[in-house]
Amino acid sequence: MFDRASSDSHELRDALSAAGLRWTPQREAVYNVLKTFNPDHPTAEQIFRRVRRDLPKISLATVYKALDALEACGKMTRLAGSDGSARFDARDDRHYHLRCLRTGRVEDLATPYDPDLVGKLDPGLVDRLRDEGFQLLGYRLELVGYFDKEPS
Amino acid sequence: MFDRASSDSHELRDALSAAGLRWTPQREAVYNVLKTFNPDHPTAEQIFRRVRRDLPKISLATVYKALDALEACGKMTRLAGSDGSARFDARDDRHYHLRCLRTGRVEDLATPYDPDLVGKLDPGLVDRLRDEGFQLLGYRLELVGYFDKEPS
DNA sequence: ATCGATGCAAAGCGTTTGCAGGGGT
DNA sequence: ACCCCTGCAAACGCTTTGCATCGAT
Repeated sequence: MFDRASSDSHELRDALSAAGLRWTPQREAVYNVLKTFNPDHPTAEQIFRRVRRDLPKISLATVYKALDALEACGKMTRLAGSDGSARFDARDDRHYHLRCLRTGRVEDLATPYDPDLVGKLDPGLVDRLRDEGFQLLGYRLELVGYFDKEPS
Repeated sequence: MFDRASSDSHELRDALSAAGLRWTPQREAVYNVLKTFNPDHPTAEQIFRRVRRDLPKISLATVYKALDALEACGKMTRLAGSDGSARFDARDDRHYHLRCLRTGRVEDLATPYDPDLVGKLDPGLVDRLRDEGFQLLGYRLELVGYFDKEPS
């Protein structure tokens, strides 16, 4: 517990090196921003502004490259923003999202992830997909709608 | 049945004018491409190339504006592509999608849409969301994975 | 010494906008 | 006559790339 930050760091080192990538302070800083502000699912620009407080010399290009590295080593996933800009999610457990159609804001949902939702929806679907040449890895569920009012 | 094309056309006219928008041959042509090639969920560029066969003088900007109009009048929805480019879906019934993580290819799923999936997942969630100021309009479910081989 | 990572600037790509001309209501 | 729509070109925003330099192994 008291060692949480450094054990996270080792996790990140290991994941990066397992993917043939190197650990760097920039990647660590980007990862820390994602872990700390994860519920916000920040955009690359927001991550850039946050991480600049720790590493004032970091460039936006490096943030993008760090995000690629984090995605490649499985520590982060990318959410498509309908508005064009991507959002990032470093939670390591599967979960659902709530998306505002007006602002693009994305939040995590507390509802626990059901590993067999697809099976419940259509028993046999997974097998049929496999037979048709589709290797199912998982699913994404998004609840869409409007927030009555936005936070300040 | 034999009147399908023209009744589609009237539907489109009505939907557009209900939204305060005008019917134009360009919008009709874009809509027809979407209806005809819908399972492919084409990108704007692909729609542009298709529709050019009928209207050689159409511009890409007009295609984008037509897509905005079709979305605004409810005849089409926009799918976010993780690669940045959007894909479009003119099916008028709710349904699920299959997405290839490698190529971005999107297909429709035959499995019927369950209007109460959210309620089954977490009874009371809809009410809780409403209390927290979120007006739920619907949900999106995507099965993600890899196609073993791509079609020629 | 090698090889990947950084940071800067420039390019790339999908999409949007400004604007003059055109057409339906 | 009005106002929306088209088509062209230019602008835009997010993301990627080229390249010289840096740093770790």
